[in-house]
Amino acid sequence: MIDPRILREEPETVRASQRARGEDESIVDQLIELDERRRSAIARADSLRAEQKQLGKSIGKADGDERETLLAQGKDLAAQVKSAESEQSAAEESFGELHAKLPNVVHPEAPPGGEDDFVTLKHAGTPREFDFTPADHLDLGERLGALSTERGAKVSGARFYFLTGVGAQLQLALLNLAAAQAVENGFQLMIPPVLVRPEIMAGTGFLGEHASEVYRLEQDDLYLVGTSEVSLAGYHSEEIIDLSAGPVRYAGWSTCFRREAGSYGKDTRGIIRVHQFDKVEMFVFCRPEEAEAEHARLLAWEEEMLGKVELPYRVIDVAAGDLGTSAARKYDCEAWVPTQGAYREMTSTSNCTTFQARRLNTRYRDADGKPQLAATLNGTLATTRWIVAILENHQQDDGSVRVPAALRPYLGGKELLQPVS
RNA sequence: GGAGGCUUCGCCUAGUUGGUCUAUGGCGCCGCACUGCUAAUGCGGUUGGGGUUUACGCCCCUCGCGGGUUCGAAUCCCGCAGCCUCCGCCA
Repeated sequence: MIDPRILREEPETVRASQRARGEDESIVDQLIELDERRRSAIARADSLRAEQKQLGKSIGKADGDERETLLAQGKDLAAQVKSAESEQSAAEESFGELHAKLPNVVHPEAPPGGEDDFVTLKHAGTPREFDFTPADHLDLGERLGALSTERGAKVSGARFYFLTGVGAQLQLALLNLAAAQAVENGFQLMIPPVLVRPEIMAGTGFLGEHASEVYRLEQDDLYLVGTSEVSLAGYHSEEIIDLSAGPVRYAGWSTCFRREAGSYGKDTRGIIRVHQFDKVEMFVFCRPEEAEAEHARLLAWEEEMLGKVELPYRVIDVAAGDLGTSAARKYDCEAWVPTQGAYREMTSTSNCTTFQARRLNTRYRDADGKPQLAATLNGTLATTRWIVAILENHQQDDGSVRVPAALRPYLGGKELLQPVS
């Protein structure tokens, strides 16, 4: 949720943001109107309650006929208060409902437009020239005995897979490398719950437009997280945290679950797009004025990881229309996938400013000791999908795969993954 | 799955015959006074949110959450949640 004061004081900023996202800007005026209705309802109910309290006190002292008269007045007033209160809550509810639908105000420098309107910020490394026809990650993985999508489909359905043997080891190596880097940089490593309550899922902004992406356990009224961002954002909900020593940084290691609704036919081969994968995710709480600098640091840490696994990649400034509900700005790192001849998303870092914290009520005390809303940011350090890029980019003509030096210590020193068949 | 207990303003805590509860006291924290310094002591302040106001201020809500009874609820009633204890079941 955005600050209702911005709606009142700078409605044009919000309209411009909606235009950049390609979304309805009339919502701004509807909200302003509902806000006015809400505030006048509050004022009416407040003053009636004040009157009722005064009267209540005099009833306590009065007796005899006077008391009877006052009691009758009180009864009448109670009815008025009741109706004013129900109008107040109706007004608050209709404002709140629409308010919750309004996405975060985008950063003024984020490129406007849709998915294809991103701006490329940089390229790192160059796609490798192959003197043989490169195999795709599924063929490679099967030959290495590293993964099985067939068994995944048999046991769980489409978009499920087994990581087997060296594949499972490779994923653990990758995630351990990411976790170690995070810890070195002062992050607190966390293994969070992957089932969360509705208010936490809603608080992170995933129950709006993207609700159909989320697995729900109806019997228990819980949601499976699509990223540990959700659990970590909820970690400090309803709290006032200490940010006086700078940003508070967590690295969450978790399995992530996504329904991938509406992606039928896309990326059906291999493990590029799956219902369940593992990820190490950075998550930061900081003061709003620190958020932009922190966003740059998160991006740098993501690039450091991509460098360690020796992948060519580019960094893009994601266009406004392709931002999530909560993000004001987002940078993706996309690694080269040789058999697709394309860059594919490996990491994504978002600056959510105070949008999530406002819903989750996570605050800090400023220099004057006043509670203020914190900013939240997140960014990927490694996921199962990285295996795709690692296998394809480091393959050799005999079907073996070179292990990047940084991963070797986590694979018992192994330099090469060899085909088993 | 069943039974019982607990939940008060950062922490601990008083308050449960409904009305001066505008929530007690202590710790911690902040300010002031006193004082070679520190400590101790004394005085004052210290939940959070919202509405209104140029401002000072005024007002409303907040005793786990949501309803209800009543002119009036921390206090009575109902539902829910969290924590703890016990019983049952179980990897």
